[in-house]
Amino acid sequence: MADPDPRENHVLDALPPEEAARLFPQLKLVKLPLGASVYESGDVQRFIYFPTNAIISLLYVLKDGASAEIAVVGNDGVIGVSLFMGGETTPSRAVVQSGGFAYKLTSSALKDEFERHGHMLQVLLRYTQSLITQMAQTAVCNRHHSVDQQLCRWLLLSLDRLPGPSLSMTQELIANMLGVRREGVTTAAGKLQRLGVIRYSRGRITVIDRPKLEELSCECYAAVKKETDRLLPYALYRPEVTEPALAI
Amino acid sequence: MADPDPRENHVLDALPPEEAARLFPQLKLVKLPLGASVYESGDVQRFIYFPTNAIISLLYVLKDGASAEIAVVGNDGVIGVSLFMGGETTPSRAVVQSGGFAYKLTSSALKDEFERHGHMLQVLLRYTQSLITQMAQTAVCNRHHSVDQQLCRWLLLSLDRLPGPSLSMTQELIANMLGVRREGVTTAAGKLQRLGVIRYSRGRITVIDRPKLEELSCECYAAVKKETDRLLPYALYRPEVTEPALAI
DNA sequence: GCTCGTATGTGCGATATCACACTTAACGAG
DNA sequence: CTCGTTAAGTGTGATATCGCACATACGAGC
Repeated sequence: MADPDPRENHVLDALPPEEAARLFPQLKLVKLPLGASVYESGDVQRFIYFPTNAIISLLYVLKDGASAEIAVVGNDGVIGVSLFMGGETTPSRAVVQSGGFAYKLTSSALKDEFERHGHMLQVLLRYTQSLITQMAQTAVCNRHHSVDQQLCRWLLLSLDRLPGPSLSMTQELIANMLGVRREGVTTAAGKLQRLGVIRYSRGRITVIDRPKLEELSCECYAAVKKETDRLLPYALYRPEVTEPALAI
Repeated sequence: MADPDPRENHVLDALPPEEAARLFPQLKLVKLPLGASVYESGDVQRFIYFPTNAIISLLYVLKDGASAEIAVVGNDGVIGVSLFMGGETTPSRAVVQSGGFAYKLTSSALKDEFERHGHMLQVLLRYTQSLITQMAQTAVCNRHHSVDQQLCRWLLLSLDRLPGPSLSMTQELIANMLGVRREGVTTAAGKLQRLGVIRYSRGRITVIDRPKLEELSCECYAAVKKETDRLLPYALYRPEVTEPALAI
């Protein structure tokens, strides 16, 4: 099987050709199996990961073991922002929510690239701002919206990062992500199934009526999507694209 | 009255002498009165603000008017991270929670400084990472902790950014920040007063027993404080300080 | 001192989520 | 085909927060 194109990752795809040319040879493809941890809270991060078809959840775990997802990252972004933000570690953990592949780059290769003062840092920072937006929206959503609405939001966020309309995920795991009880997810998912929006059985969820799902979701999904699209439009810094949509 | 020292702001204070020397003359002191808005959702940001004794809340407002605070910024940080993250706007609003002063710098002066490739960007990015931590912790706190605990956390976060033990703030406003009902804050504050931890009347709250307050707070306060201290230790990039605590 | 606006206190029913216990159902391994 | 494991469904009572209505209390200004 041929390796996936690094350009499947939107951050890598945003780079101008000459930067891509010198960076892509240094990328190493890695498999990220379902359930694997990319980093744990407090780990010194040595690599930055650019997912192609994998989806990773950023989770925050409390002392008593309770947790909540603060963001979802797929081929739209990168894992390991603390590498370039300067902290080297973060208090969150990154868990593979949907198995797949990612390209990784060593910390030192990334720093070498920054030394050249190209566009890499700018692209990464713009992505980080969209990540901040997602986290802020999650905070408000946790406060004000029902489990039903949040499940819709969560399904949509995952769906956007997958090729097809179905995902492998038990209700138990979804409950962990949302920071609610498993029974709450069962109830919410039951409603969606009765409405004909999704179908599921034993860890496989298929979305049948996506427009309806968007309708039932809280505004948080659309808000995050809008801001993400604004901050990282397709091929941001690639000159051949006629509308750069940006004055740098 | 003499102008406050820019070094009251921890970010400015972290800069090495030569960078401070060329940057400080360009700072302009501005008064930030209680209740003022520093920026609204979607505003193009033209200045970055370095608070000295003012405290600013970053709020996220939903369509129906419900809101929640996602972070608090005082002399430990800056307002306007989207200026250097590249987004130019953000979907949040910044409201002055405690009146005071801040130094502001124009977007172009900041960009000129970045061109010199000194430490400014690094300091700002490290601060931004601590802001991310605060937002993530807020998201989890909103999900898992009681109003009582969150009130303690909020009081501590504000207290750390004030010179004295008392703050001007009605329960109504606190409720808006936390995204809960005013009555919930009344009840929680009543408990704290009965325990002798705080005293309050008509918009003035005085903390009497801070250790007890920390004890009653959820772990979120300590977690944020620890990470903030780690990311922005006093005088991070000032060479005269013997322990830089950092290998850049 | 009186008055009025605002801050705070309280009570009560509605609702959502939780915690726990248990049942039912699907699938895979032998 | 059967058994064991795991996913999903259900029921009940406890708790927290909400939404609303109203009572009280403080303090600035006349």
